[in-house]
Amino acid sequence: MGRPPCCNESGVKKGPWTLEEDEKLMDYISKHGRRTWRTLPMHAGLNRCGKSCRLRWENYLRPDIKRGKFTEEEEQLIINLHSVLGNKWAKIATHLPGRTDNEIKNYWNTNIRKKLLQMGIDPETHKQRTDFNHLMNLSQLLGMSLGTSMSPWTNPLGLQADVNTQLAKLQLLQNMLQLVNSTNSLVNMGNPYLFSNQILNGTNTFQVEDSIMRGQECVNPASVSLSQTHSDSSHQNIPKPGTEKESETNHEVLGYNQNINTLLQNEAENLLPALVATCPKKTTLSQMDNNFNAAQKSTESPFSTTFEACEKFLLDDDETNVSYWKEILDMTSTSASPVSW
DNA sequence: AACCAGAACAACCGCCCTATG
DNA sequence: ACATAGGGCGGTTGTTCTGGT
Repeated sequence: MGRPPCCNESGVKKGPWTLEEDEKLMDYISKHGRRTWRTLPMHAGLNRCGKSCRLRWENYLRPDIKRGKFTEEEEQLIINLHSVLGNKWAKIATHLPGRTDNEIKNYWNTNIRKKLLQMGIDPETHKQRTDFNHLMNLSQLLGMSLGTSMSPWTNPLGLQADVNTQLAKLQLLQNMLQLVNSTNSLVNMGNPYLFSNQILNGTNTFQVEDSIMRGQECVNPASVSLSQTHSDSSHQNIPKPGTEKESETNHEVLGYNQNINTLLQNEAENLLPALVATCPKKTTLSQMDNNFNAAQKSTESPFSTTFEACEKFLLDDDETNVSYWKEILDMTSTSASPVSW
């Protein structure tokens, strides 16, 4: 069984298309439209296989293709659609008019994927990475921000920690908390991109996954109406129930929104605080500490004073602060597993 | 100016699904 | 029901571009 490759004929040209070939192909399609790709090259006078012609047309020559850089909106949309659809580039492309699946796939692999990785998010699962390799990466980032990569704890110029330092701290802190939190369900149930996004934005509002898709913002999800989140499917790119036949995408999006609900419910049930989202001030950090300690009362975490330390980490820039980080990072570099924490 | 490394992009490969005879 | 052609899709590779040294 199986099908032989369509382009096994010898003598068929491969490689980059020339202007002349493009013109021939465009000319033929404009006159005759798209017919069977297999016979098209012969009729169009092209020494190419039909498949190659199709790809060239679909990915490059088609008149409705939008060229140029992806906008932030498009990028967000791709991320969110990918979290629902996975590597279904063609499906994702149907939500981005003028963009081809190939273009989106390339953009994902060369840009978005890296960004997510840098933010500590697994681009495959869209979940926060909690492995120690990632923590070590953050450690290095933090080390570089604090001083040199070889000796991160000395800062001879006495420079104030910059924005990157703060970001690295926040993210490292977040990762540590996830490891400490044995239930660990808050972040892992949802798309932590938002968490990281929140950190990068430095805002105290919380943008829920589907809110991004709708271009809306809401407050901390603990106060978001779950039914509202669930029922609102008004985003332009999501098929509206009843307006189209019930599609696979519809099911996927529904499941997606249910995941969001689960995320929100889990957050409400777990007292793992939304670090940056709601707690930019010292007093709030203290409140977080109280909540966290209350939640952890029965489990005697070795990090019972974590939030006191957090306050120092986040609010101080002096050497004392650095020493706190050194301790933490020493732990991450010497620990064999989260259990040993 | 030359070289190199990494990023970005275009194109190909091979598998899979569907339509058709 | 089966075989096969046609086309679609995702993964991968190869080429070109760009920025740094």
